[in-house]
Amino acid sequence: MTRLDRSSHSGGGHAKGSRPLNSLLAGHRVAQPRSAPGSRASVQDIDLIDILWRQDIDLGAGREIFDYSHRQKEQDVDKDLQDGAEQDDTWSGEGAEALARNLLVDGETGESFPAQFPADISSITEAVPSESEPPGLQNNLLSPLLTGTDSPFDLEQQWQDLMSIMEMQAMEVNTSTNEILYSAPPGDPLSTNYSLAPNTPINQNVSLHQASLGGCSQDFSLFSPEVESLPVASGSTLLPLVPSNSTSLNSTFGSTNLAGLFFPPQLNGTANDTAGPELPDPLGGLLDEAMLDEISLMDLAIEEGFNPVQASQLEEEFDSDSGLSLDSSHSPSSLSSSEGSSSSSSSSSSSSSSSSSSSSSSSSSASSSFSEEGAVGYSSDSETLDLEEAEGAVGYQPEYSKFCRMSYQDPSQLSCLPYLEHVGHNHTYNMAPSALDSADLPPPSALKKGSKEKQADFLDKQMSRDEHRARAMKIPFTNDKIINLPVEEFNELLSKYQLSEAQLSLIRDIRRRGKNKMAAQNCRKRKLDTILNLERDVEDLQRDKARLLREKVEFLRSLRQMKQKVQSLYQEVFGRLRDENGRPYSPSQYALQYAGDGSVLLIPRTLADQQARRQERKPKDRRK
DNA sequence: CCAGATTGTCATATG
DNA sequence: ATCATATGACAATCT
Repeated sequence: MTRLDRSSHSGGGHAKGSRPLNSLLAGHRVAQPRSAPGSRASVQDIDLIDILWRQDIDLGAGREIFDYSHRQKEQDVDKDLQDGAEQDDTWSGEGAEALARNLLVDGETGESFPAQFPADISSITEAVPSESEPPGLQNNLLSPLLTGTDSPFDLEQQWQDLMSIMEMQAMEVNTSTNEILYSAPPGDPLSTNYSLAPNTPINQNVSLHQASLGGCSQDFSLFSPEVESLPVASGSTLLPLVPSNSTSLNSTFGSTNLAGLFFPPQLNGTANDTAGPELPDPLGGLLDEAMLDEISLMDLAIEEGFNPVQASQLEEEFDSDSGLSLDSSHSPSSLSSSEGSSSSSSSSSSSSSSSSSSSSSSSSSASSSFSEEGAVGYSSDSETLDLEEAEGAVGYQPEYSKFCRMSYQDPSQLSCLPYLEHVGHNHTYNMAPSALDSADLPPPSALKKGSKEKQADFLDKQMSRDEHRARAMKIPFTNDKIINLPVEEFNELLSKYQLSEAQLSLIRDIRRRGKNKMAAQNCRKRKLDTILNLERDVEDLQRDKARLLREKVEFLRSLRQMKQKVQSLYQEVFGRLRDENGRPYSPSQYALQYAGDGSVLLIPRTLADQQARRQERKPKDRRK
């Protein structure tokens, strides 16, 4: 069987090669056996087999352990080959199966990833708009001030405006107010701002000396009856003056026209001349609506996010939703473990790859210690895998299993240490199949299907392809050495023995192929790593996106609250203003306007509207 | 038996 | 220029 298989196998190998022709053309291995795809190969194989037989007969079994190539009797040869094949099979098979067991679920599930990602993303994106939308509603409700909120930029600007306003107020406001303002937990500036309840003494404190800009500030102390008289004067002066001042201020500072903001044209028109009491109503209604709308939207989407804890929950939700589902199996583990700092995925990838390569080199030496020819490549891979496993225990594997079940990984993973060594050895090339077989086979067989042996037989062919050739050619050293020795040592080794040209060429081919095999494995592994890292990057980005969205919502909410505060303050102040006659100003006719320097002016409504329009246009246009 | 996955090999590019 | 490695592509094999 084996002979036939072998011969056929070798033939098959050549067959692969439509290439052999190429290889022949290519060069250095010209004369070599495999070169002749056709008839020659079969003849050679036969010869080789004969040689092997003789070789095996000659050689004692005892040497098998040490020198794989030399030992092996005929029967043993076949058996060994089979065993080796089996072991190899067991090797790959076991590893694969074991991995499969552990990983199968993940791996299979993992495949769905790609599909999931889009879904997740879409979900997120959907979520975003919904969240972002509230601002629009706000706009409607809250009037000009709020208008810009939709776009982040607008929000930021408005926010800055509000902040500046608030700061200015805070600056000027009495300490009492400040206390109130900052009495709130230090955590969020926003929260502190919130603390500003409509009730806040600001009214009193505000002592509109702010309004004083024109010099009326002092007069403006709303509360003092006396003030009225003064204000009147000042106010009268102001009013006429206002235009010039306001314009200048606006142009220079871009002062916000509170009146315009809080009193939409409609309201203005409808607003009664009568005093303050009426003011609150329209505003209050607006506020309520705004509040309701915003709250409803905001709360639905994000309210949870507001609290840190809830925010975390949100994150989880986002994560779970966001394509992470694919990870659900693997991501958590992988992320948690290996990803401690997921942010540096790219770096990690590079590092991992580098580590793998480095490890491979080191591993090769180690492997060599175990088994001469040892699966350098495999061992390296296995080790690297181990490392990776160590990092991302469960998480990582699934993906790996998914991508490369059979590959090197499996052995490593399976590897309880003992297994690894054996497996690695067996798998690679030499290791004594017999010993290994006894030990290794049982577990694998138990684990594996019954077909294992058969596969082993078949695998036998593949396994030793080059080994068989080496044996056939009576090459005195192991393939492992051929493949893994440094150039110098390799040359020394060659020089030590008197080798025929055919042997030399075969050795060179074995070395070249072996190295390339390892290189291919590494390359594939690297590819997988890259993919995994990219997946992680995607996850990280999704997470960041979710976080940013939450933050955005929080900012929107805080902004909304700030606007409400400002509104209430405006109402308070405006409602307390009295003209020289002691009567309240009509909101339809007058409005308060903030100047860039922090002063507050009482200006005619028409003017305020104009200014408000000017300011509003740009932002709105900007929006859409 | 087919389809997909895995693996080895070759040719070539790159360092 | 030579060698080692990386990688795409192909084919064989396995599942």
